[in-house]
Amino acid sequence: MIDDKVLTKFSKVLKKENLKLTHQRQAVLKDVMENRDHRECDEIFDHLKRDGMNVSRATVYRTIAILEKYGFVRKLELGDGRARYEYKLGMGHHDHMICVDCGKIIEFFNAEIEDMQDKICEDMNFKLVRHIHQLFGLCQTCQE
Amino acid sequence: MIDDKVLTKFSKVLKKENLKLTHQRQAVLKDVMENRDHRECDEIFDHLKRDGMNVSRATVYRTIAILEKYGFVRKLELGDGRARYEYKLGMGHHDHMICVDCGKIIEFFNAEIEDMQDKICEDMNFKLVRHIHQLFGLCQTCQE
DNA sequence: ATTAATAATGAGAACAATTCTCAATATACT
DNA sequence: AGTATATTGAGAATTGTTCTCATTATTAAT
Repeated sequence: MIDDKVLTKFSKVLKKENLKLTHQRQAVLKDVMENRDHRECDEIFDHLKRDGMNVSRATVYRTIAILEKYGFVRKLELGDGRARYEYKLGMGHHDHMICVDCGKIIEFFNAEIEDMQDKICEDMNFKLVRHIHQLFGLCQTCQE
Repeated sequence: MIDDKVLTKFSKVLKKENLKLTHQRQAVLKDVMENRDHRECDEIFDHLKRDGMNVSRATVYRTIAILEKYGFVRKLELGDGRARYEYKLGMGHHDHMICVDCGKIIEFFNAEIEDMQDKICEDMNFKLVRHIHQLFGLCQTCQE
């Protein structure tokens, strides 16, 4: 079920970095590809274990770090001390709304805001590398 | 040197919550007022100790939590696992640019972005409570 | 296919920021 | 001043994450 193109890209990345293509690394990649939500490392770990995969927490953390470095996943920090990861390859850029009541994460994208952001940085001679834009509040359901 | 209005407001808040106005709590408030940058609890703690104040790390954390809850300070999470705090009372709202090289924090504000944000939330029937907008990149100095 | 070189793994220890515990102390009503 | 009650400090506990290191798997060369 794992996309061949992605797997090929992953093995290239690993080769370039002198890393080996192990079962565990493939399993983590497969899991984040097939599970397109915003999960913590521990959730990924639990999911793999439940599927009978032989893997350790440490390996999940180590693999996720590689996947993040090479743009396969994006890391989300929501301020609760636990990092979430979402699959990113080929996905359009977006930011997040987070319901403070139920924890639901909604994605949004607004080109004008992105443009303004770039302009602000340009004006201040700041070379933008990445940004975080998170809106915390109550989702429709939780307002009732 | 502590502003009487702020101290009065603080004691009202404490009274309302059945909390007591202790030397330690006043010292923490005084320190964040007189030091208008973005500091970690441990920096505040060290600063107070260096000034000869008798205070514990735990009390600094506890007091900062009260100050945050009542809007005296704002908490910043920059993704490195350590929370920063900035004095907030009477300050205009702003967001942050963070230099990934030297760590410098620059404040910015853009009314149009704020408006768009509100509009997006309105359109999606999301009741906005607070937001984080952080731009990570290289400041002017670090580009040279 | 074997082998040899090298990297990866798992289990649990280590770590760092933060929170908690609880006996001793300070604060604030009366 | 006295009493009830909240606060404090010191260090233990907690939590997400990273590290250690002996054992195992992968890779490249033979």
